[in-house]
Amino acid sequence: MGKSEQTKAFIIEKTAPLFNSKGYAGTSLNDMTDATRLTKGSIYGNFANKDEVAVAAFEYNVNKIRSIVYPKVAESISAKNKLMAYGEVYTNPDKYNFPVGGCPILNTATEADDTHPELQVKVAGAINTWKKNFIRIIQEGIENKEFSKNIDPEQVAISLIALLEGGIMISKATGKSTGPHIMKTFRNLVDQL
Amino acid sequence: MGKSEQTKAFIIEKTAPLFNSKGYAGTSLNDMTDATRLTKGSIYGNFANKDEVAVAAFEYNVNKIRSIVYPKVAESISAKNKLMAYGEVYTNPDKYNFPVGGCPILNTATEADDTHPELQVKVAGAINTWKKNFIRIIQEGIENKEFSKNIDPEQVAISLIALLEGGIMISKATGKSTGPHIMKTFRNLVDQL
DNA sequence: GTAAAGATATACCGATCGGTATATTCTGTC
DNA sequence: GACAGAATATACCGATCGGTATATCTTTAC
Repeated sequence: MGKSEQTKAFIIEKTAPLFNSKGYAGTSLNDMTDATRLTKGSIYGNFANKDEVAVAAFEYNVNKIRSIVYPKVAESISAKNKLMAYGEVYTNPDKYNFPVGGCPILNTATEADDTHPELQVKVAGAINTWKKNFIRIIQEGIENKEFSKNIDPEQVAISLIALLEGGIMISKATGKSTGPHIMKTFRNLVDQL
Repeated sequence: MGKSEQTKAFIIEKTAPLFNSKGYAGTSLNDMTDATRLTKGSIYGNFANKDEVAVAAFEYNVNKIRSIVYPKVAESISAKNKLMAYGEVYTNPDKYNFPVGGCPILNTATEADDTHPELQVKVAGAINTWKKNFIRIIQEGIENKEFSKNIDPEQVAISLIALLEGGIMISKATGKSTGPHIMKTFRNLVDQL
């Protein structure tokens, strides 16, 4: 990793919590220089513009969650336990080191959907990847006779994602953990499969 | 209604879609004067600052949803149908005239939680009101023997809200309606009560 | 050790930000 | 129709916005 890549990674790492907390429009270049202790020139020597940093920060935050969830999924044997691994992480964000500011998909989706096409595409991609992962796990479960063949994998996938994301939203907005409640319903839904 | 109140109402009505689409930080005074065709002086003669307009716009948007949902709830007789009224509206935002920009609770929650304490309080209040409404309906259902007495009203309330809000988030982020899928799961959960 | 290249800092740009003091226009009263 | 008070518009403020041209410093290659 050359010096430049190192600095790029450093900038992303330091600004990712900013973008995830304050949003794209709410994060200024001053915020970025404060967080990195670098200057504008240094940041713009490594990125073309603010957008490029924001997109990179978003992907960094998404990957941070994946690096928590994917190993837990991999070590789970049954389809049910693979799904529960997602539920466990998303209903206990504080226990695992979730990105500062909460779920980047949720945060970025609500800001970008009407304002920032480039980020919106990234968010849509992240949701789609997640959905596909759920669908694959559910289909495996059906093939293993673990789940009923009468269920609609896409419907279940979307509903489980919605439940987890909505739970995080409520939790952050009210300051009260929704984890146990959401987890109970999540398990309820998975047990029906 | 005096002239001043009329103008205030006009400003709120015209800027509410802005704040709900572009967010608080993303909506500038220029955007506001463009949308209202009024001048800064005119806006600041009726509001102390941008925050005051944003808060009023948020409440306007929340009330817009309530004015859709509450009548539908009122005309429903069973507890189950009262809950389903919420599901029907939130899974078909385009059918009813939902606020431009989507659900203000979702939009404002994700922006304000780390940046705007005043709005955050308003959002928390709106979620709490919603939660209490659900809990009251569920408790009525329990008393009527319509629902089992073994359920946890708060858990159900939070989960249903999370499901609906998450569904809206996914729908707006991906550009694809999640309504039918979310509705199916919503009904599934209500049927279990 | 020196030159070239790469990376970072400095100093500045025009535009826009939220906000305000003042001027002008409108509206109701007598 | 003159006047007063309310409502709106104009013109401006300092600060900050995102971005850039240039200078300085660091590292690498020979």
